[in-house]
Amino acid sequence: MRVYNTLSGKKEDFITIEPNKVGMYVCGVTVYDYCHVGHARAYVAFDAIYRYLKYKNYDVTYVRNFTDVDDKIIKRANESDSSSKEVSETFINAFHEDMEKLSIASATIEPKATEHISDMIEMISELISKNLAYESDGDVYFSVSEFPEYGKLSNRKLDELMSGVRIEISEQKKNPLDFALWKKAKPNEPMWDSPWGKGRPGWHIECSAMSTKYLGATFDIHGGGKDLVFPHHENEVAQSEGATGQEYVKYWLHNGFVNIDGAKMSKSLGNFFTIRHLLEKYDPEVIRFFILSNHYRSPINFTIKKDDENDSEITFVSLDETEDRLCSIYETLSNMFEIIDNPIDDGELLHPEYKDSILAQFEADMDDDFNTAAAIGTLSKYLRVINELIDRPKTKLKDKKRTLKEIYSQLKDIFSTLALFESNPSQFLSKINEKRANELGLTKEYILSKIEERNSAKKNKNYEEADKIREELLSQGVSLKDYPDRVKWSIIKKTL
RNA sequence: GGCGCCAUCGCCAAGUGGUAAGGCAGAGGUCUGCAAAAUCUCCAUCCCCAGUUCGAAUCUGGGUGGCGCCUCCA
Repeated sequence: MRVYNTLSGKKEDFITIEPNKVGMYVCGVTVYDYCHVGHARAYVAFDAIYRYLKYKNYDVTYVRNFTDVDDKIIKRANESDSSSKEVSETFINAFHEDMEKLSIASATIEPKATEHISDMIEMISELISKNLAYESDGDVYFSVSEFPEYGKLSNRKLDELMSGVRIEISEQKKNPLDFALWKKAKPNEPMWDSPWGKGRPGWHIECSAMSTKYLGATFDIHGGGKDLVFPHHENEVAQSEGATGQEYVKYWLHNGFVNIDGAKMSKSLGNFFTIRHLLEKYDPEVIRFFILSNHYRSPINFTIKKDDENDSEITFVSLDETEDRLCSIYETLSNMFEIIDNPIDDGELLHPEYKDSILAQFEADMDDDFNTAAAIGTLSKYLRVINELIDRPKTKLKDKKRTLKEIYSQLKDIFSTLALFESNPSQFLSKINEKRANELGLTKEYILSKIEERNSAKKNKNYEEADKIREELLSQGVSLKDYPDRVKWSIIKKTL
């Protein structure tokens, strides 16, 4: 297995500290608001990584924290006339709800910063005793110039950073790049006792303290968004390696951003969408599928289209396309299950060459830096094999069944590792089609009655009338497919 | 200004030294009452220039064009 390590800027062989064990820490959210698509991207990406490591039989300890003490939470609490604790609890619950919808597995441990203040104080004290940090009027700062390797993760040099300082020069700091480990208490803020008086921790120290507590001084994987490389992760390295004297993390993994029409999604640009917003219009699986169709390190672009008349009517072109693709995959699976569920048995395996080869291919894709995009590409090839087999006119049903079962037994493992394509196909398809019909102002009943009408016309060989009805439906966005024993309908999206 | 990432078919997107996955769209065939779906066939030499190499989309240097970080941020 090879993974791209931000620290070296290269793909490296993945060798765990302890055989078959992985310690993995991913920076969680600051719980002051609902999660946006960027969070979805990050946690879906690391969820796939987590699941794949488990698929490879690693015993994974996955730690994902909650930052529940922070300026923004305090601000939000003050605005809403509630406490920081209430704000953070609200959004921790919202986080869990969103993650569950996106099929993101719970982490092994989900520690909260406020429950680890003493661990942080301990680490800060250690840093002070090693002269890597200093107290200044109730604040404590990390002394960047005392840590010679500062900058090694983000590939920056201290003097280069200095020349570009935009940070406000603080009287308290010896060096403008020094960052806060402990902040002196201000009125109306959560505070804890410490050797330096009442106060609260700085942001970076929580991840160092909690990761070390649960995973040890050195652990295998640390992940997060690309935007965390500097300063957050850089500072973590400095704190942790400064305090423990040992290497902090073996492999640093960072996911790429979410772009909206090519520009970074951010609050300041006003182009951000919450997960909840998207879930109003799309099945969570569509979002997950779209995210995993891109490699986790690449930027992922949401193409959107605004309604000419109504700016708030936004069409997510990328998601519509993904929804179409997902439907056609479920169509295939639905047809496949019909054959697999057939009671006939004792068929012959028609394609012994596929035995084990599907999973081997999947592993080859995923072993290369968790390339879910390539894995999904490979999957498409096998979906074609399945469709071809299903349609093959002269092949015995029992042989088809035997062969499909073999293929599916492998696909099943892939599906559960990606946490995709695990819904009931016919339920999924009717859910999507009914939703789409609804958006067009059509009801299922109307469509079914039209189909009935057409069926009787067809029975009487009145093809002219039957075609007329089909045309009429099509003009309304309903596409019909005739099968020997039934008619299936679906709604065509017109986003192209 | 410093550091870094990216540029692959009309669109989306893998590939990171051995001769271009996959999806959408498109063309033609099979199937179909006709369609649709499915399937089969076809459809790119990889931004530009120079270099290294038996061999480069892949490595090096130089351009050009995007983007990001350097301030809270997944």
